[in-house]
Amino acid sequence: MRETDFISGFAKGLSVIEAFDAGNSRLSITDVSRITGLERATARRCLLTLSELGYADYDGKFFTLSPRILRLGHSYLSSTPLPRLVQPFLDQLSEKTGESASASVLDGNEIVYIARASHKRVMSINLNPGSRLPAYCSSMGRVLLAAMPEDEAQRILENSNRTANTLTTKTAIADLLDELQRVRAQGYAVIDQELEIGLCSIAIPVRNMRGTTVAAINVGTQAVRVTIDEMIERYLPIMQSTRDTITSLLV
Amino acid sequence: MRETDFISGFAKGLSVIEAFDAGNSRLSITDVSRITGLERATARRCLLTLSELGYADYDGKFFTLSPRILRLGHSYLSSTPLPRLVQPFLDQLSEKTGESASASVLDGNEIVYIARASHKRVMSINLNPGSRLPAYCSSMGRVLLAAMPEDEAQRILENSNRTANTLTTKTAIADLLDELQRVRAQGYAVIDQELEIGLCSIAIPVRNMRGTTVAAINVGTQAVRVTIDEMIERYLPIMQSTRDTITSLLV
DNA sequence: TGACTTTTGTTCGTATATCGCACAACGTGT
DNA sequence: ACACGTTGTGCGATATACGAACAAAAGTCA
Repeated sequence: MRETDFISGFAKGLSVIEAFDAGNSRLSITDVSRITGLERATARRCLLTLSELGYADYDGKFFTLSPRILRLGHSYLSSTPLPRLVQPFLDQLSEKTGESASASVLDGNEIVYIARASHKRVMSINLNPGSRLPAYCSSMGRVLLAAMPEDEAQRILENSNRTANTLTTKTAIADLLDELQRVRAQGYAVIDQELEIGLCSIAIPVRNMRGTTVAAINVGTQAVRVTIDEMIERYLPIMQSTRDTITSLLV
Repeated sequence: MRETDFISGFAKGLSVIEAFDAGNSRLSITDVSRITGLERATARRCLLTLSELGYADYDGKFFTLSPRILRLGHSYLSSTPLPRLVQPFLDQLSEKTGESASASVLDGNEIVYIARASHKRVMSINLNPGSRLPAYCSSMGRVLLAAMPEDEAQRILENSNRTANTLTTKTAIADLLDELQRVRAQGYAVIDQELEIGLCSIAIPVRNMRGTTVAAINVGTQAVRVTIDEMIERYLPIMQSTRDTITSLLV
């Protein structure tokens, strides 16, 4: 790609949108300039553009994102076939297991939920399509990392901020690589309260007909309700049969 | 705003993202140029920029959005206090009523879901935060339209593509304005299979302490399970009490 | 309160990057 | 080989970004 094929104004604008997050809902021009590293004048122009287009609101002092921004993320969910394809199967899976079922793909160090059938709230945080979790300590993350070349997976693990969320969280690269090896061999990943105390989940890869892993699906539950072994015994076969149906629909 | 405070390259880039939707997941440069009305050279630069930043993938012929795009919409959901604030109350509401509960705001002619506790699939389409429905034929849409000045609501109704989804769908402006009047008077809106056959819902406005309507919440169910009157009798009081709690938390 | 400092927002001229057009190159199917 | 549709490129005209200077608030302290 040539230098001139890159629209830096567009890139800067996108970085301004991403400047808004959990702790930053109301931002002044200076705030945005600090967060993004853009010149104040440039940040201001990006913000005014967003506001002019209805993607942001401006009260003369602070900017906030407006719900119109959701169109952008929704472009992905509605245009990509996979989320729409897997949703009904997740509904079935959730129905049959009596637990929450989800599908996700990898984006950098994180898994991104692309569809979900939530049965009952089991986690402290709420998960929806678009939600993100670190890959290294989630069952679907392990499955997706296991599906890629080992050196690439290792690079991602090294770039991850590997926090020990609980006492059982694996954080050492060597341990995680071992675990990936195991996941590859057995064809599924199990997380036993590594992300949050009381939370267990099991995930398997979804491959297309060519054998490329395109997503992961999982079933999550509360540790008190079922043991890991029961989870493998009861849920894994149902998940695999669901997965096979999905695969048969993927080119 | 001055002419020079508007970054047209940014605006064009955003329109390129929105070009991707349900029927358009894999787009060539020419496709995007046709859909957006941009010059081919410009569309190409926008797409290459998206791809360079990891927001899109390019196979040399077609562009597809990548899950990274979801960060943009998620900026809104995670940064805006309202969605995070209402979620636990929707969970409670869903628990108490045994039905799905949602919250939404208005964006143009459409309502946008900002949070949802889905109990069991009742609709043919799947709803998530970010999902959109036409305002004129949804219970939350009616409530939100009723909360605004009548002439503005009328303008929105006139700009809406008012399709008769079912035999009971109100589509005439006069009927809809009458209905808004009723909603204003009684403080809630009821939809009896106007959006989809077999689907009923009831919605009420959520106001902040200053009395401004900031969102709507609803409970939706299958028509066979409960009559409209039962819905009003059983769900409305619970919804109102939930709403009052939410209001007390809003500045 | 009032003078001073610090921070924030806005404006402006200029260097530079982007736009849109016209043309070239490529690929595909007849 | 030809016509057609699509993608890539060079160039002049134009719009944008930068940095600094200016204006306006917002603190700060006696």
